[in-house]
Amino acid sequence: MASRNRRFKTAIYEQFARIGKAISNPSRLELLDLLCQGPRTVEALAKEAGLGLANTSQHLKALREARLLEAEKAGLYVTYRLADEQVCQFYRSLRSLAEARLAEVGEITRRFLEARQGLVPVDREQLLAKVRDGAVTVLDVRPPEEYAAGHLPGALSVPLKELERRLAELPHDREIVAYCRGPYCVLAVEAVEMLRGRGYVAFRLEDGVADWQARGLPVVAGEVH
Amino acid sequence: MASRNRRFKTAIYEQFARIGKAISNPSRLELLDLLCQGPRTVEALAKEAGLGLANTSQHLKALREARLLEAEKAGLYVTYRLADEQVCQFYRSLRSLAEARLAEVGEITRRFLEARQGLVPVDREQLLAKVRDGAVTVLDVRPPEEYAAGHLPGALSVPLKELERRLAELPHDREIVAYCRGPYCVLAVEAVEMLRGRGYVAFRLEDGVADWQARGLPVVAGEVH
DNA sequence: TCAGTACTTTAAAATCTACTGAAGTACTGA
DNA sequence: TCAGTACTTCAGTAGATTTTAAAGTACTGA
Repeated sequence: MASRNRRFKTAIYEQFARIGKAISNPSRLELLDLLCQGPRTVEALAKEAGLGLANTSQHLKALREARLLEAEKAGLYVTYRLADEQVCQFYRSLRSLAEARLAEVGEITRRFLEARQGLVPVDREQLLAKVRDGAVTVLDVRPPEEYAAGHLPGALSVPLKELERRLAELPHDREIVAYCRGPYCVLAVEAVEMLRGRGYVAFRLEDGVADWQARGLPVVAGEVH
Repeated sequence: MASRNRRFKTAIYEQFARIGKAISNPSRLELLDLLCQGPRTVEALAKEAGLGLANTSQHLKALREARLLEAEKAGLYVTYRLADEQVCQFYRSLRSLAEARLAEVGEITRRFLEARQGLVPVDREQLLAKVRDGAVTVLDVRPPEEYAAGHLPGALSVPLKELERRLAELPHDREIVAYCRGPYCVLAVEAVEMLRGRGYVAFRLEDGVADWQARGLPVVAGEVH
């Protein structure tokens, strides 16, 4: 009887550990983070995460076997996506636990930003208020597919790669707020550095779309206008 | 420049993976679950989880290195506890993701309860309403230390081991609701089986104290009255 | 039908993990 | 001071994981 209880518990915790194992590897976490932005093909994920193709495929398989992802084949391409919105929520709760408990996370981030001539974070609430009021030009510097999958209302899609040659579109007399995938994505950091170099008053919003949404704020989907 | 970005991302995801690795093992998850009920010594944890002492100590060390636990030495005993309330929340969100995504969890639970002559779950809301209204006798069948660390208001502490010889304390003319550590703890299952065998009308509340608390409902701490 | 593309699978090496028993440490009470 | 207790650390082994290159599969368009 006691041993039947033990078998039950062991079986249950083994199931829970399937999810734990899935998120126990840095590369898989990066893939999960990317997929929180929207669906992607294997190649796109591999390139973005700096991994080999075979390796990426195997990590995606592991995530799919933990039921965190779903895959869909269309022609030559296999598109992976989160199996459920709850997966992104869970990833965000892991991230926030790591931020709260692991001093190293803050330390690494601080050092990285310092090395980039003091891109000090601005008061978040104040920035968010400006964004909400439309008092600033909001730039989504992610690739266009991610913008299409969901973006902040009123945000302009200017992927980092195009920013330099599309500077003319940006008014010089308004502050600019750039955002990307979240606090550990560097696209907005680079955008702000570049804009400041050109004389703009530019800030970085640390939140990504998923964070914005998690705060219960509106998110718009659709192509570039 | 691009390689500095890569190093930053790698370093960050490695940190996140520390937490993932900590929860990637069934035994560590069971220990975490137990510690959600309150602080424990190494021996108590080893015994409850059915692990060797050296093994338990090493798992606890791993959890502590991921900053999920804290340890305090008092005399001969080392008491481990959650480093933060957020750790329990995170564990609960892992559990709920596993329940939502892994059909096996429901399947294993269903089979286990079926084998125990159909301890079918009762409508949860209805049960919770009765508990809140005090229309039933509520039994906390966990060990007394866990009751002391926090219990449902109005609950009687009757550890499973004492239940048989303390039956006289239970009114025959009222329904009884027993709870323990949560949906995958078997103490309440055994209590209800026993009570039904003695002619009581008894039900099992799947929620544990942490779940109750997570619903924003009151929890009381303190010794047995 | 055939070359080319996107992806998956296999195989093998290097590295990590989990568990056990034995030894070691730190504290208590006699 | 000494035996005993609670816990940690060490060493060794069995097994799992991660990564790479190479082979295999499934689809497209010519």
